[in-house]
Amino acid sequence: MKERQEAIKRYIERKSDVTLAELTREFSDWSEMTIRRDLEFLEQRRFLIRTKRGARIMPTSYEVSVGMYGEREKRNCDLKQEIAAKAAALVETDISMYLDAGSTAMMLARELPDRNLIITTSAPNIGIEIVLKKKNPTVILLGGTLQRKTISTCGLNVLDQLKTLNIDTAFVCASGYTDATGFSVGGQHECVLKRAIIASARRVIMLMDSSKLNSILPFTFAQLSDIDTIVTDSKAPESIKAAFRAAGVHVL
Amino acid sequence: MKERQEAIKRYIERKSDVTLAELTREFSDWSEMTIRRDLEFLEQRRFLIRTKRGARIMPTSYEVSVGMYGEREKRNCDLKQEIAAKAAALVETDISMYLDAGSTAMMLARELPDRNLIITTSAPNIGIEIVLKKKNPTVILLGGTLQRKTISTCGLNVLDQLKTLNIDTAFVCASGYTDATGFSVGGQHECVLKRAIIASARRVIMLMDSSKLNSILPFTFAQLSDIDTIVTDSKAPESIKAAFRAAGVHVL
DNA sequence: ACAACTTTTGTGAATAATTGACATGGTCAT
DNA sequence: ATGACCATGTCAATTATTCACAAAAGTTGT
Repeated sequence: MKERQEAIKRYIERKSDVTLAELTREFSDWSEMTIRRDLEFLEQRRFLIRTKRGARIMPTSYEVSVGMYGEREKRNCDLKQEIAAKAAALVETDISMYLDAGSTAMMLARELPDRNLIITTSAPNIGIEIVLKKKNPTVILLGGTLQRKTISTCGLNVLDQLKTLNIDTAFVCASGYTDATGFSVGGQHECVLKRAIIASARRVIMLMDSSKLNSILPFTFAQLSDIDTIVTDSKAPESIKAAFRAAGVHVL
Repeated sequence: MKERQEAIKRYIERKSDVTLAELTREFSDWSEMTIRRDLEFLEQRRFLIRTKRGARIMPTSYEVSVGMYGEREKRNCDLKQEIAAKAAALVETDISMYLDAGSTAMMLARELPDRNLIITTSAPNIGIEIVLKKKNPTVILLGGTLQRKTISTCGLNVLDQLKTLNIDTAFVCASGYTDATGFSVGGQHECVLKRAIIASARRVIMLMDSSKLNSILPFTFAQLSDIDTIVTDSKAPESIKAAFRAAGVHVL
């Protein structure tokens, strides 16, 4: 496969859905026809499917998440992308890591290096994404009841499952944070799971885009003292970042 | 949503990928323009995406499986569809059932009634499919290592997980069968899982299309005496069906 | 280094698909 | 019955896609 085709593939993987016009703008060194042919090529290898109106998307479990919470996936896409890229840089080889459910975690999954990793997750769609796209990581799915809203599992016996699993680094997502309430989420089950993960992981890295700062959700699962690092985006107010640092948390 | 739109949706859900020409032929009572408008309508509700060349597909976890073992999903599609429809008729309300991994099981998942069911499965893509498309069933995913080839989990502690789970009816797929060797599959892990399921379920229903009869795979997981019912397609030779019946197995 | 050949890319015409404006016919409340 | 409203169909205008071929770039053997 050519350099250009790889680039187009990567571009579409990021954007998920692009128009031909967009691509010809992006890859203006080549003609529309060439890009068309590349798309045909990529379609044959099942990397994407061509849609009408020049637009096309690539179909994997991405669609699974989009299918349900649709717009949310795209909202703040750039912020999440930034966070995912920064977080991926923290991943070492041969690490045993936990990856949370959620769209930010999905983006991190895509940015992950294709190396020997043990990735435990409660999000089956993220697990599938990794297994389909990368050759080297081992994915361990936590079992339990599959939640409709979050597409993540939660089981009464999560604790048992975690008992024999030694997680080095846990990447955890939060839906809200305030100084007073700590990190919170909307679901009770998620809350229990995150707590268990945080308790057992050696290092906890929180992923949270700036839109979630200063909002409160029903269930608090962690305080600043529970985490080691927080990865956020460039729009996060300096004041909050300073407060994080003051609490001894690394901020990226 | 209109009757016709529902029908188009169902049709596309079955075929996964159709051309406009195909649809106008199928729904010849209406004009192309109407069908076009319906597709636009359905696209807006995220039931499908429109592709070029009039062709369109609907994107959910279907893609997940196709993405990987591609052609296999489509091979013998009609046979598997027939089996899935017959098997779905065996599902009662409020049942606790197990659904195996595999393309036949995926089709059964699509045919399942949207009722109160507890569905345990080792195939996360099937679980997601159910949860996204149906409102009522509860899906329980078995945890474990996610296998790249089969997109199913297998864990050392499956037995523990099954211990607290009472499965009434298990729908199990086999990749091969001969009188001498019984039901067999290609993977050792699958084999162990299937055995455990069969041992714990009250009723075992085997799903196997006729192309798999008289073929042998490395690992045998069951004999005729272990199962209650076998669902196969109309191309299955009468002689084998007779042998099944002679062994006290119901054949559908 | 050169010619012969293959592969890739660009161009524009030919073809096909999609859209949009408008006409028709049906339903329903007034 | 009348007009508003909706679903549907028709056809023309627009736009996208393909096809055929030429130009350019890269490959190979001498």
